Amino acid sequence: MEMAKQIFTFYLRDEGIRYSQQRECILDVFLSTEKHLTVIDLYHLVQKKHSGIGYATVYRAIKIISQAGLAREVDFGDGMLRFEHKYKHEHHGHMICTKCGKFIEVVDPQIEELQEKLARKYKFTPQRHKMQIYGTCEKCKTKV
Amino acid sequence: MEMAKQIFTFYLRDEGIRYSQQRECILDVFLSTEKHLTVIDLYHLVQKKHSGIGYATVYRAIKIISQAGLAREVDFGDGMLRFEHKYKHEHHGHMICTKCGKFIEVVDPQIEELQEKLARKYKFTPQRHKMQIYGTCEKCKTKV
DNA sequence: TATATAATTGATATTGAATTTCATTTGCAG
DNA sequence: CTGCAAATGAAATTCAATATCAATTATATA
Repeated sequence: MEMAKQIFTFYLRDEGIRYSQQRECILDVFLSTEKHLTVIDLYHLVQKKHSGIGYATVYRAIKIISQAGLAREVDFGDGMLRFEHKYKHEHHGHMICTKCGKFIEVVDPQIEELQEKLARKYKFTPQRHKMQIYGTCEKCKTKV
Repeated sequence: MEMAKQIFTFYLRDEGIRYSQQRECILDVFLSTEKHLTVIDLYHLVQKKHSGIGYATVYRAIKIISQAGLAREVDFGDGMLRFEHKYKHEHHGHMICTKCGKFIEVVDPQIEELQEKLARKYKFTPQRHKMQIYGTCEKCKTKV
């Protein structure tokens, strides 16, 4: 946790971005919640601690947190951008149940490697990649 | 081409959806354009043939075309949904240049297989999957 | 430490794609 | 033909993302 906050502090310094209580609070809430949060989710959580913090501030803060490399944007295709932890979290894909909406994070080094090979083949310099597998989870398999 | 139109016709019949000139025109335009079209793109193309067709009709038609299994939604993360051909088009991923926006369709059977293996491992019944690799293409590599 | 000043905040407004509404038109079954 | 439910097109609505702006606040420096 603390390391992540240091990274954030250094990022702010490097970019000439000021410290603020609000941003610290938002970062704390984000770091202590291991979920895929939308901006509104995060806003509601932050509200519980400091009800004065506005939506716009949360929105701007999570953007900075992303830029600092601590969050990653994920898109489950439901019209809302979500943010997940990036620091010390392996790159992974998502397996999303189209019935109940639940998802699993999956990591496969072999796929990662093949993706890089693919990029090389097309003389592409890869920066990041996404992978989503949509389907039905075990529980929903039997449902209609 | 004709086969795709037949699939569409049968889909309409099965679903009890009526025939209409507009829908036929929209399907024709879609099938004859090998691009990743947004709804607005498609609307503009359709306008050239039948200027009376409205945006909402195009929007509704491409949804039906997707449901019929002839189009697939793709999301490049630029805020607009795109549609690409699905019928007789291998499943593929996309390699997207973050500088110029160009993209390449990539197919890798090995990755496909690993994805299925991954799904099996988690007792997931896969329906579809997406893969995007973001990076810089050869031309943009040297640019600042 | 006081002050200048530029970044930040929070309320609100704007944007833009996706989706819905509804009166009119149209396909098609009987 | 006729009735009626589905389809159309224009316009309205929705909603997340983003921008605006006056008031506030962090911080460098005098």
